[in-house]
Amino acid sequence: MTPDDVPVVYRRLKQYFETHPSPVADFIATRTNDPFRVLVATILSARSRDAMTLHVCARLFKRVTTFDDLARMPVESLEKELHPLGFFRSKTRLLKALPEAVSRLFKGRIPETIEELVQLPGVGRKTANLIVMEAFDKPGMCVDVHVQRICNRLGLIRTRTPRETENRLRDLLPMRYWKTWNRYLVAFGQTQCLPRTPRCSNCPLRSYCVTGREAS
DNA sequence: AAAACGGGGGC
DNA sequence: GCCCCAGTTTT
Repeated sequence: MTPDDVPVVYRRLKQYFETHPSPVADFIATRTNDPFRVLVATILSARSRDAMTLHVCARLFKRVTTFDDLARMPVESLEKELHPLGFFRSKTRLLKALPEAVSRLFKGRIPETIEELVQLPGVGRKTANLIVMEAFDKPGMCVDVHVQRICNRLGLIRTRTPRETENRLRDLLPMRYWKTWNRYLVAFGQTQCLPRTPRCSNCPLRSYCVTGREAS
């Protein structure tokens, strides 16, 4: 496909999510607007299923909505809350490191730029991009494994680094579409264009796929 | 019993 | 750039 096809791809993804309610899309939507929750949810989502992350976050946010709450919460309680996610000890350690770091580096406020956000422990470019978009409504492009995979399957862009992928993806559409474009790509990769068993039979982008898969 | 669930960080 | 990290839920 060529960059000229991107508006069509965008429209098809938009239609797809209008008719296919996606837990992932809902999940992303629930993170909107509160930087603390976006940050915590994004860190917890690594290597965990989104349905479970959503469940754990819903429970956690009843008790913890600020860095002070987080700092005060006993490690054992936090580990217990995070237990269903797996990797609960490392995730607890990551969350527990945040209050001090945010306080020391940014006077307790979550910063609004990528460059500042990645200074926080446990926050890399993927997480930082997601935070600026979902919490601060600023332009970004979060490239995770799903986005990367879809780009490859569509033959959309072939880049060497995630950083380069971010820029190329943004170049394809006007800025006002970046947020939804990014959400569609992430959600599509988690519900439809799966890594091992993609649901190709009802795929709205089949005509653009270069992998030749038609199974399942 | 095996697979699925990835990003950050150290080097 | 490459490798390591780390436990659950789901099939």
